[in-house]
Amino acid sequence: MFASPLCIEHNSSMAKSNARLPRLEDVAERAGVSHQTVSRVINNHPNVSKRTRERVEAAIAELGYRRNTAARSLVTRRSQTIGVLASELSQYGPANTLLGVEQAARDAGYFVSIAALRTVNRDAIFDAIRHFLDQSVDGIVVIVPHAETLSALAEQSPGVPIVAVGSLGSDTVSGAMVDQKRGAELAVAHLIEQGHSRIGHVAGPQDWIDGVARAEGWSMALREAGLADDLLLVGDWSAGSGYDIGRKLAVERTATAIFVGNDQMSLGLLRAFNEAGVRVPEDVSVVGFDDQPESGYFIPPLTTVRQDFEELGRRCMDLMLGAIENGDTTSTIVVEPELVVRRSTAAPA
Amino acid sequence: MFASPLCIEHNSSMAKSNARLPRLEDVAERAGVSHQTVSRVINNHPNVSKRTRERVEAAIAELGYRRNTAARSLVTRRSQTIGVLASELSQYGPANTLLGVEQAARDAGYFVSIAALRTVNRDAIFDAIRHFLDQSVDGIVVIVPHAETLSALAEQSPGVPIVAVGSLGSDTVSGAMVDQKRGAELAVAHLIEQGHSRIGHVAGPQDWIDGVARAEGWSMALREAGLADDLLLVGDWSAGSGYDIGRKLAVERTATAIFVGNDQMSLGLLRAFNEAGVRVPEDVSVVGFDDQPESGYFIPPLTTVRQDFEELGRRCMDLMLGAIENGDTTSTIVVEPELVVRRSTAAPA
DNA sequence: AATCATTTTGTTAGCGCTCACAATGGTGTC
DNA sequence: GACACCATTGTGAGCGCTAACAAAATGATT
Repeated sequence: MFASPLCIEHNSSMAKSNARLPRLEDVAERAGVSHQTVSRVINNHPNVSKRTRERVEAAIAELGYRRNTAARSLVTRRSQTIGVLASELSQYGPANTLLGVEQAARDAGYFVSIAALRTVNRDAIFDAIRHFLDQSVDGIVVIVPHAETLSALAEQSPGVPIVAVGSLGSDTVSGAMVDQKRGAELAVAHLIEQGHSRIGHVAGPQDWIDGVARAEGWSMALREAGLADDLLLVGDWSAGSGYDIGRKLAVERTATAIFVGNDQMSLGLLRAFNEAGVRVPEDVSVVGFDDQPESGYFIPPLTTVRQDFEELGRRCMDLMLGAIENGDTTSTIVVEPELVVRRSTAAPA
Repeated sequence: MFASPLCIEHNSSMAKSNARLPRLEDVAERAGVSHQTVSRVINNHPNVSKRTRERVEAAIAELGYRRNTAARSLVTRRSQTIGVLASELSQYGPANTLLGVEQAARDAGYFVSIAALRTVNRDAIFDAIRHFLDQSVDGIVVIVPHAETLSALAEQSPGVPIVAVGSLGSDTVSGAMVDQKRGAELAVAHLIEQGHSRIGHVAGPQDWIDGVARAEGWSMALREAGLADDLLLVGDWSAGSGYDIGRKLAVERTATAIFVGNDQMSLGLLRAFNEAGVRVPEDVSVVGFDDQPESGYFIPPLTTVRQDFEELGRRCMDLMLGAIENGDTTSTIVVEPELVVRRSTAAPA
């Protein structure tokens, strides 16, 4: 188990396969310098002469030396690891946010450790945070868009910076979010422009930050236009809930346009309307939210609000790096959404 | 930056906030034993008397002691970390496999580090493996279902166990996979049973293991039934490619049933048929593969082959633990898929 | 040439833990 | 009561690295 070969470097002079991995000391010996000088080279310290640096770098390459992270962490008290606490990772949004975080983190020389929450409650959150602290992560990115999460985080002070995705941040937690209200406004404005005046909303769960924000944006945009905001139905983000609500709406026919909280619920809604003989967009217009890759292939192709989740993730890491390196723990970043018009919206009959 | 408060334990006797974290030695002192005895307690060594163990555990609780992972790793040469190398994480399958891996790993006391591949090529793969080796992970789970990945892995011997998802494994790499051929057979058998005899296939990219396996399963099932396997079209897994192929098929109308390599391409196909006035299932039956949560809300609801990706991920960790603890590096696990019949299939007209 | 400031290099200690081994105590056996 | 035997506990070293300081080499200034 000890002394693994590790011949990933295509090192032609690879012979003593079951010797232990080279250490700083081995490199130093080979380059004819002290171990500390080698340490300076790998840490890019300024005060190393060019000649020495080159000799050391050559020795490092020849031996295929790689720094031992555990030893480094032990003395620096930094793990070069960011913990990502996530739920709903199988969903388009969170998954892509994670991708953005991972990319930015790896580019910045950090490792990314994840903990997925199956059920979101205080205990699970505390458990995951403890897990990360055991690993002594340098920071935690939270992709758990429940309002509850934020309050849970607020009452903790794990001693490392926290960046929460989808929140505005507080005095202890930085936040990065897509401007959900703006997105909802875009959607509603588009419908109003086309001449709709009865515009309903199928919202996401109201214990989700995004669910609330989109509903508020919808309501605000309507009121500003002097229209009624009384047709609000709440789903659970799933296509199934969109379908159930769609069946109801197909019977009632109280609105000529529906703004739906995400694309999956829109899919369910579209099918319910299709089954009931309600034509989209001739009878009812539908706008979604997210712009998943599939949304352009719904029947009909869905007008929706695009969010750049990867960008959001990358920006989170910007905040995180600022927090780790400069101690800025209270910044906020807002990413702008964009309306994508397809064929599920048209002027009312 | 040093000496963080870490008051996650709701430790009422929390006072000396900016003191450094308690060490083994501190616990030992408090419990009146040697540091080694404390080490024995936290590692569950058998030869510790009950009385001593209790005293030590009390001291641990009082001080809120948590073991320092870096120090432990330094001496054990184990990081308690599994690296997950993944691509296409925003897709349903890989994302859920990751979830399964994460759950099983955390349950087994491991940390999960991820590296996502944006583009799949040798360099990117080697890069990610190096990244993991820098972190000295104890094992690597590979969720990159390209044939190329396997050959890249085969020519490496990073010195840690590797489990590849979606492959049968080799002499150096363990594998865990869903029985794709069986899944294809289930789909084709269902169509044959309903009386179809001209059954086409929209395949995934042929440099993907799953793409090839499903196409082979389709072909084999048809030939065993004495039917022609000449209608094969290749997409790229996306809804867009399914749509393009669907438009062609809608014109040609050479088959009464189509087995599609995944649900997303099925979505595109369904829309193309819908646009062209080809009715599903009256004119053409369609079977998908994956059973994503949305598939039951397509128009019409999609008959498809369900794969339990989370289970697959969990089983991967079983293999990994076997490899780490017992050195079994060549096992294979196969998970069985299941046909889910919905309304996109019916007897031909 | 002597002095100082500055750059470059080396030396020592210790981060917190586990391992190997040594030492202690209690029990049973003859 | 002397011995072996086992269970339990303690001691010392060292994993590989970086931080702090000490020393040496270099250059600039008088």
